[in-house]
Amino acid sequence: MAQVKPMRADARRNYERLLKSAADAFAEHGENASLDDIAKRAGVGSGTLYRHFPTRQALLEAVYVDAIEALGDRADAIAKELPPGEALQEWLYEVCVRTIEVRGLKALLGAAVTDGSNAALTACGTHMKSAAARLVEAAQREGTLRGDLEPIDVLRLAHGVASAAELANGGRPRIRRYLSLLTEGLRPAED
Amino acid sequence: MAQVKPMRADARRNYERLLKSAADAFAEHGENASLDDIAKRAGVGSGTLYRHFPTRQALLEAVYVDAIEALGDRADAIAKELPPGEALQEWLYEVCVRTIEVRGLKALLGAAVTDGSNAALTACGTHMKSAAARLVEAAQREGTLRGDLEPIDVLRLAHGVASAAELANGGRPRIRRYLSLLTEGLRPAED
DNA sequence: GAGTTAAACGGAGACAGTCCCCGGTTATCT
DNA sequence: AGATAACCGGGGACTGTCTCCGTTTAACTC
Repeated sequence: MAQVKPMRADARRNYERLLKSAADAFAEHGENASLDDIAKRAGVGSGTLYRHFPTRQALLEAVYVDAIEALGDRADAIAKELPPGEALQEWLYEVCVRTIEVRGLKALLGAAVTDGSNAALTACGTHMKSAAARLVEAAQREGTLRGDLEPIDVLRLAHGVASAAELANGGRPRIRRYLSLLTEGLRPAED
Repeated sequence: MAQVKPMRADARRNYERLLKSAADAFAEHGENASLDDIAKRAGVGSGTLYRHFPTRQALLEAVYVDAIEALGDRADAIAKELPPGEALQEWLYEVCVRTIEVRGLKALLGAAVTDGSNAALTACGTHMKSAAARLVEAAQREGTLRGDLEPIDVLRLAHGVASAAELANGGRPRIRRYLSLLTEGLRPAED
């Protein structure tokens, strides 16, 4: 899985520089930041950028793998602190928050749960899906989550909640509300 | 509300032509179709396009006003055929279907329910919101919809459902499922 | 530490899209 | 028919994407 051949020193240096300025650029200008500009900031030619990262998606993924792995880890940390149903709810909340706040992450997470998406994204997708599966299955065993739900449906719906909340001014405060509406349903409470 | 001064004959002709080729182009290439190309297809210069429609949003809106008004009308038609709760569900279904299938409409409907969105979009937004309000309030009176929901929240959540369904291959078949999950909630059925 | 070589660099340039400007045209009114 | 204000249209500046290929350089050998 690791690099078959170690990269040449200059290649490695440029790779890291690109990653760093890409992170800055995406944070500053969103996921459509100019690629040539990213190369310029990193002090390399655009050819170098395109050699290391053939597509914008590839660069986006490289920049945000860490964030996605962190989300996977959070799933397990939360699972240790809360009962399954609440743990899932809380994890989905964090996923939505990141989706909205980390500019550029939304497209990536979206692609990760899209059918027939780019093979290069499978790593992220797998990571998210397996984290979701652990929480979903635990909640189902506990009986607080419908048994007929697939983890990927839950992830897609969370993505939808993030999209919905994003439409409201400020976004973030609406996440909890929309997420609980999703959990509880739109019908009147019966208790 | 109407044109204060009637348009000059040539201006009107170009306006209509642009609208027609824009509709074709958006349907064919999605909402990012080339504007210069649209002008070319319509047989006018790009200057003419930009004079009539200063921004892509403006053009998108002009192209889809009809579709949006049709959705508003559908709300009333459905309300006459079904009990309030089901009517809302059915209308949201149609909204989601259009959102996904009519390329270019998604951005517009999204902007229409976004806080602080462009003033030019207010017409569409108002139209959708009032249609939603009628159905939402009827369902609330009937007691099949939570009383603490604002129409705009319902629209945003529907937009979210459309986004979620879009991630699944083919999209459309998932709409009904995701919509009913939203209505019923993710907790196990109690009946 | 000089020589060799394959890997990596980088920026010029082809291409596509957006948007504005302004000389020329034309509908409309009298 | 002539005056005029509105409108047309395409040339061109600008920005962004992505590739190609002559040049540089790290890494390895002796």
